[in-house]
Amino acid sequence: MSTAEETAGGETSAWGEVTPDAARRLLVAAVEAFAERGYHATTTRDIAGRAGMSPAALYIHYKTKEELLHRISRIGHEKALEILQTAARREGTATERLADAVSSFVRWHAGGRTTARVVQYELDSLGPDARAEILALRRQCDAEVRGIIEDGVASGEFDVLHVKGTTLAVLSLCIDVARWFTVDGPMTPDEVGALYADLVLRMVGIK
Amino acid sequence: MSTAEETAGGETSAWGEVTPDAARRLLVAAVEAFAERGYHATTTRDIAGRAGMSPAALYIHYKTKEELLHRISRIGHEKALEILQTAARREGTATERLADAVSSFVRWHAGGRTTARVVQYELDSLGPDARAEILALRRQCDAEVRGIIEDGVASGEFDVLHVKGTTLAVLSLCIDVARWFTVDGPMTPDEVGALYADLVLRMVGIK
DNA sequence: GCCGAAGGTGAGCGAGCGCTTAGAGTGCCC
DNA sequence: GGGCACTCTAAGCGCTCGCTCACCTTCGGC
Repeated sequence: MSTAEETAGGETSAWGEVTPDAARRLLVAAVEAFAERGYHATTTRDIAGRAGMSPAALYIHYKTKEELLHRISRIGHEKALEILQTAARREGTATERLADAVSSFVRWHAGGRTTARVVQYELDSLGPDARAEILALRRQCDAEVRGIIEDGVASGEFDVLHVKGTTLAVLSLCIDVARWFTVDGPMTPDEVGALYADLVLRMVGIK
Repeated sequence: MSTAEETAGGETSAWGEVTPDAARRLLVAAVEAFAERGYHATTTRDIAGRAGMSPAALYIHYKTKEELLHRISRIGHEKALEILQTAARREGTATERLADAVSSFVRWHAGGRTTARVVQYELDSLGPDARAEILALRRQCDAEVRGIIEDGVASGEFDVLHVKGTTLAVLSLCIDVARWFTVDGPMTPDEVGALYADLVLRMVGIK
């Protein structure tokens, strides 16, 4: 696995599956623009310009501007879910699996924060149908983390008063990394991942 | 002090200082609209309509749409800072002060989530000058929390590996409440406040 | 009872928006 | 080498945006 996704300009690693080439360039351009200015403040002319194309070219590959956001959201959420599932289903104690889940989930939000920002904060700009589809993926993410915590409680590794609320807090802590993290800051994605794994293990009252 | 700010429709408690009456109505209308749809997706016609006025009336009291966001942001951040300062400067151990700070800060983000959403998530829509002013207030919030944590470490109450990173995580956890909290959810603002105070005390390794 | 200031309206301007259309360039199959 | 599918562009349509302007109403002071 590649060790890091890059910040704006790179960060293309996750979009390899998108074809043809022009459609992928438009998608990457849209991710950068949405992350910088937000969905509603981004114009289709801006997206096309970043991809080196005329405004009309966008509509050959995507029906609407919203379809771009929808595609980005779905691919991003699928990636996030995959990260959590990989950690949740590996061998090991609940403690090890929770630490793994948090550190890799945080690394993704910090290293790929351009993508993560769009995925996590532009959800409300989707129409009802697309929004519902993405929310279903989000509930699956929630279930993966809750599962690990429940395992830890059952095995006696964790001491948690309120499983649902704690699950929410853990996910919330990880997701908010996309809001504040910057490459100019004092910490690397790996360092934030390690710190947060420690903090979360404390939150679940590991012995 | 009043126990709670209400959700959309109410939540006017904090805006008492804004005069004249029409200017306050416009400001409250703008908070609701920005929280629901975001700054860029909100039109001046929508704001004026919610306040029961014609679109032109907005420009008697505010120079631009951005000035509305600026005013809302400043008042909101001042309120947030005041909450943290009150908790940080009261009598008591670092443990008591941190628990107080977190629970009241979280209650504000949950109970007044309409306001808090705008304050915390629409910052990027401000111009450079206004943005810099708000960021200064934000750094003061950070300093208040870091101060309490440093006190706890000095007194031996807390066991923290990384003070700056932990401060960031604590604030991040509280702020993100504004993103996910809803009145239809299973928890009240008071319950979230109490749960989060407990989680944060665990994060700082209270003995 | 007249006046000026303050607060409000209806109509509408220029600009930029998302998106469409007519047609041009390019490569591939037969 | 002619036809066709695919990709892209220049031009621009219809609309809504933030904001302005000419004018109207209300009301306290004298």
